[in-house]
Amino acid sequence: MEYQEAKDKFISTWGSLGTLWGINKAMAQIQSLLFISTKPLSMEDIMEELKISRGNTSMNLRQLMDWGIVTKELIPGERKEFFTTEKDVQELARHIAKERSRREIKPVIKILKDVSSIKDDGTAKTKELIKQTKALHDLAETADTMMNKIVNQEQNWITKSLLKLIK
Amino acid sequence: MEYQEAKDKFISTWGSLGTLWGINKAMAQIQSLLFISTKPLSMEDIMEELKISRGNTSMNLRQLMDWGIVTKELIPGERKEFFTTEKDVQELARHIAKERSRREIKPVIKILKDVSSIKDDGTAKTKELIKQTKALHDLAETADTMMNKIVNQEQNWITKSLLKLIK
DNA sequence: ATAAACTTTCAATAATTATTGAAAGTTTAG
DNA sequence: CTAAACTTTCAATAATTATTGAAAGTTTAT
Repeated sequence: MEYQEAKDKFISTWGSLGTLWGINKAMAQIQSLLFISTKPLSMEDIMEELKISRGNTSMNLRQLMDWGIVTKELIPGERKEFFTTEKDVQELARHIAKERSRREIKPVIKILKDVSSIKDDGTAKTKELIKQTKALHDLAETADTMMNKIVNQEQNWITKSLLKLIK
Repeated sequence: MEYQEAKDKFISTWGSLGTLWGINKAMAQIQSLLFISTKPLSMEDIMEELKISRGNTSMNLRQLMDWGIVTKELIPGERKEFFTTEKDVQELARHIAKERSRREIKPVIKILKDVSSIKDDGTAKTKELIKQTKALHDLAETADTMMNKIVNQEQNWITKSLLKLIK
């Protein structure tokens, strides 16, 4: 496999994987492109490489900046803006996990808590609803906490021993 | 909040969360409905409750069975088929994690491995591609392994001590 | 101040994905 | 065997989501 083929494969794979971590195709592809680029890229560069429109590029770059994984880079002497992505995978994972937790998981946990807190009127169906949503609430909260803790930790002793334990 | 409202809220929330674990709305809603039901439901029951067509119900039930989280239940004396979902949240999480790993994460890891194994021709861009996809590969593999280990474990001493450590 | 260089916005459109419903298929009771 | 009861399939359609491109907006150099 040659460079160009490998690059295209990486970008399209990572792009389609985007849905797995909750972002759309173009967004994921822009991030991939920046991730393997050796230098900051301009909007023009990105449009050109991915064959997408200016508007699409602009909107998706903004979203990536909202997620905190892409930043503007000012290049002295250049009029236009250049972009880079977080290059460290640990840091990248941290940002993504944090955003997903905040945007999607936490709100769901809140609703599960509300639903599982309804008044028990003694009927079987109410008891079942309470029991099951409570179980789901506890699971979601544990999973969310674990994910954040694991991903937020620098590679300190806790993480290292964790990895040893379960790998 | 009354039973009916709580129930509707749960089903629609869990339904829209479906995308987070990679399944579509109808599929997630059917699963939710079964999850809080005190008895197995027929296709008719599900159509009625969720106001969706027979075809849609049939297809999504099949997918849920493919995922291993819904099973057919034969009720003596009844002609039609009844359905139940896995009621234990741990077991549910196990099934979902296993399927997602198999269907989406493992194939991506494979591609990352391939891409990161291309021949180093000495150019900066090739070196960067190899370095970054390798880092991503290692991260994805670690995350996948951790997820599966955590979720597959019964609540044994390892899991318990893990939870104590990081909670 | 103004014009060129660049970015953002957003209504229109395209592409994708989900849903329907009726015909075809299957199973079971008599 | 065959008719009723039920399930599955799939082409048509609806709903949703992504993308375009051109007009409006902004910034900077002179």
